[in-house]
Amino acid sequence: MGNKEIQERRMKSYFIQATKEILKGEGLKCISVRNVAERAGYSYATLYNYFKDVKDLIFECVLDFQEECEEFVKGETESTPSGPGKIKAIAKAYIKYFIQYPGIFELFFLEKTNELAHKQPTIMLIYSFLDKLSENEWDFCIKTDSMNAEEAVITRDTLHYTVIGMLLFYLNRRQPVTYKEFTERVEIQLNTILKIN
Amino acid sequence: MGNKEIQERRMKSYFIQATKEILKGEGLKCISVRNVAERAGYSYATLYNYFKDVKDLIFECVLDFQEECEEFVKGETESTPSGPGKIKAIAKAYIKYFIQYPGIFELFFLEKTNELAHKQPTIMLIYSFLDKLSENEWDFCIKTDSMNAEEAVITRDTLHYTVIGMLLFYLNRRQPVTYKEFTERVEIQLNTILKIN
DNA sequence: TTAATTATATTAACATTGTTAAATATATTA
DNA sequence: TAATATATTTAACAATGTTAATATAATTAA
Repeated sequence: MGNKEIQERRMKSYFIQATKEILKGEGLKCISVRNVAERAGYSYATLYNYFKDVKDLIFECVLDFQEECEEFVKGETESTPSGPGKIKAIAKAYIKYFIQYPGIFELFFLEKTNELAHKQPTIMLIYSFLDKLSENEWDFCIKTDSMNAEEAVITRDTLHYTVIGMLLFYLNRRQPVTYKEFTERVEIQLNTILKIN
Repeated sequence: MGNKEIQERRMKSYFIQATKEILKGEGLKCISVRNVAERAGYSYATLYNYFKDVKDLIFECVLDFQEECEEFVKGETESTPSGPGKIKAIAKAYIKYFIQYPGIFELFFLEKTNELAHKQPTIMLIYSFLDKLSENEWDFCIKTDSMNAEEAVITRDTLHYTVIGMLLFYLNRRQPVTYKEFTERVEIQLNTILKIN
């Protein structure tokens, strides 16, 4: 990798770092070109030497957040033994991460993309992220006969859609109102979908 | 109702009508105060005599769209006999409506509200809308013993969250890519959740 | 080492947003 | 008809994303 690339990557990282901080702190609505650039220590126009537009910039954060989320989920679930219970634990940790950083949920699922073409790989990554996190566990359940292979795919989707639906309603529509109610409902939904108890 | 109220309601309706047209046509991103006012035949500042802000305006459209959606769902499902199959038909019609008007989906589930307090009734309405549409059918299923009463509540939630999750991914993240794939997946999910076949 | 050239960063500017204050037109009342 | 109240519009502001022109820094050639 030439000096050019190193320097460019470094410059990009300054803006990305600033964007990530704002996203985790104040949230997506506080992201602005001037805001990010100021925090990165550059003029707002400099940003356009490294990113096509502001959407480009914020979607470059996705990968970093996914890695962070993956680490978080692993940390929260490493002591849980394999099986449906582990899939449940993974889903709960996944939910916990987005509850902690609503701005990242917005970025992953709500934020609109201009031109879909260029960001399609990122979008695809977001879509399959929960599946990736629990991939091995589904395989385990199928192998140990606690699940049917065909049904597993459907159940995996139900789980995914339900988790995102619950997060959307709670984070965006305050429904249910309290966090306690929310976690209780999460518990019930996960148990039912995964046929636990 | 005094003349004052009649006139004010009429004025509001002009702006609301314009907003609804833009929402159904060009979508939420094309809503702007100037855009709406121009279509309504007034200056942009006039709007502020009748609405606190632009969020207020667009959330006043919710009720009208719900009525429209309700009519649509009824029309699409009136010939379907009661039972789980009818709940499925209602869910499919509900989905169909939002596929037809993605801007209304955005307004209902994605658009952020400033001050939650004032709009809480509207938000509540959105949240319970699908339940309201299929309320009688759930009761029917419980009465005819095709469903357990406690389980029904949970299943109803699973269905709701899954439907919104599927719509979110398809409309906002083009996942799955084709409409055909989407409808196939809808079919599978609804059948599984409602234990049809 | 210095001059010319290239690359990078900044300032200025533009168009578009939502919103408010001042000014103007319209309707109502005395 | 004159005075007052109400309704509407124009002008203006601040914030947004983005681009063009300018200034600065780095690199290369002599």
